[in-house]
Amino acid sequence: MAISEAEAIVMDVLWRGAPRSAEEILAEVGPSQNWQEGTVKSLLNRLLRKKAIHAERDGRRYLYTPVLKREQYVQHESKGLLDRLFGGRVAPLVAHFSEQRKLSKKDIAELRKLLEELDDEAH
Amino acid sequence: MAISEAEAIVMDVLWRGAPRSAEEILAEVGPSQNWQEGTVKSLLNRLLRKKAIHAERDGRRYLYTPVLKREQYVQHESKGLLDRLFGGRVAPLVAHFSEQRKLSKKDIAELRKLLEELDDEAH
DNA sequence: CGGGATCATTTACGCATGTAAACATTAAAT
DNA sequence: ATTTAATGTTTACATGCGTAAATGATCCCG
Repeated sequence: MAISEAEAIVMDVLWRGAPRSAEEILAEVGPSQNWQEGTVKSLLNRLLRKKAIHAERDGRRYLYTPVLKREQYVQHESKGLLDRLFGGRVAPLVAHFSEQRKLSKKDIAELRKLLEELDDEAH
Repeated sequence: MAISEAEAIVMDVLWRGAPRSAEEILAEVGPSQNWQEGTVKSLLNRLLRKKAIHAERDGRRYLYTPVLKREQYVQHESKGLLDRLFGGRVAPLVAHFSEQRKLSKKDIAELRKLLEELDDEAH
């Protein structure tokens, strides 16, 4: 089953550092998200059901740890978008951002470096 | 309001060519999607409510035309993903695909060309 | 031991989605 | 004019999501 957007926000906290308790997660995400405690608990339970995280008892509470790796999630989401909108090809996606003036100087420099490295790898 | 995945499939047909009748849309998308007529009708109505398409009468039926442009939609979706997963920066996204070996020869060539063009533009 | 405090678990609720069936309208054919 | 075929419009229904309140279980304090 797919991970929803709200759930992904919780995952993000756990990817940044785990294990964490529900309270810690709320503390980190509550302010910006304006979530109540119950909301975080629900999301955690749904993530458990989806086996995206794992919980281990720590005294009276639980500590949660990601099972799903961030890299897997990013991979899944990115590939989905790439396939749906760009025929699975990366260059058109970059071209799109380029047209949209969404390429910063830094992006361009990094892309250039990346391409050089690919060159080298091809010995 | 956002356009759902099923709705986007209908939009895709209209982006490929409009105006089209419900029947034509079904013919184009039904086989691969296994949708019934009612399904397409519902999706069209929701898209109308969301003002993503427009309908004009043509005898007994309607012909549907996109109002939302594909470019707008792509823009919205792409930016969403970029912001959520790559801190809004394009280079990390490309790096991700690179690590994932999702860059074809063709992609690389095109990216190289794109970067050259950006160079030129900066005169 | 009994009553808060602290967590977790269950239940709720409105809205969106995917998927359609049921119903209504209208134009065409008899 | 009545029936039928073609379309559109309304209603439905299960599931997921965002958001949380209600309830249950535990542990510590006095």
